[in-house]
Amino acid sequence: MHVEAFQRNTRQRKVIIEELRKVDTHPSATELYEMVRSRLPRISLGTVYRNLELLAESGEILKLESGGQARFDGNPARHHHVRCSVCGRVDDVHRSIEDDGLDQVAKLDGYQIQDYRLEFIGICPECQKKG
Amino acid sequence: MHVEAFQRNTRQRKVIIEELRKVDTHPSATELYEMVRSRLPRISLGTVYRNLELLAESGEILKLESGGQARFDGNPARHHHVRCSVCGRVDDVHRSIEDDGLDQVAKLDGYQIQDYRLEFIGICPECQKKG
DNA sequence: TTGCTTGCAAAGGGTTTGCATAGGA
DNA sequence: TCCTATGCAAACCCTTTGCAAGCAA
Repeated sequence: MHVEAFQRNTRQRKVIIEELRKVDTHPSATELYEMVRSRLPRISLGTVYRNLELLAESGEILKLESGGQARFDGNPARHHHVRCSVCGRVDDVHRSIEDDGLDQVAKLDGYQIQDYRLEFIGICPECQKKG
Repeated sequence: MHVEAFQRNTRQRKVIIEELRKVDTHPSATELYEMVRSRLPRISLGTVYRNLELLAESGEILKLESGGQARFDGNPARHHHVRCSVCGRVDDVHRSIEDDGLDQVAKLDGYQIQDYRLEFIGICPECQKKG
């Protein structure tokens, strides 16, 4: 994948990404910090934040920003998410909307679906002009 | 619409929703605070936050939470958004995915589309059990 | 008059950042 | 050795909250 952002492979970054890929719970930075600390007790929260930012930029992980604090997903392949409006947990949705249609996807996994949010990310006309 | 959350109709709330409905720029709480202040110079930022929260809960406005700070949308009807990855502006997408398909919708409005995020909101199996 | 809502200011929580040191290449 | 990445702690920013006063009903 894209690794241009990194000039050195540090032990911290290696452990951060390993721990993130072990789970499918979409941990927050603080949660991941605790997970990593069991292997690197002297790591700092700042280092976790810095690496998560770089990893997300380079496309190795996903940063999920809806709902207050950011959560991270070790699986960068396109897939969607369901967030529980009560407890805040985030689960994966592996079906594709293109194949199954929104209605079918929405009914999956035992969730009682209330709504969905679709957001495109791109470059607006003005920013395209500016280069 | 739903107004159960409100017990009194205050001048502050009235002006907040009026100012929000005047624009389609999805202002943040602070931006909206400045807009409202031109009409109510003594309003506090806390009041703006409190009312935006209530208005979003009652369904009168939309709270957009992706990308750091929250932005607000005075149009509560279902529609989607495009966010510029360079300048951060958020525009509306009024076409429906069901009618036009993801690919067509993504090409609209002059944006150079890089990606999209789809998130469902619902109640997870565990929280359903707990009532 | 009643008690919800406001203004004010302080506190809170997540995230970012400056700086000296450590350590990868 | 050279210079990026780290650890630490302070700073930041957005948002929430406690409390006394204000005001809608």
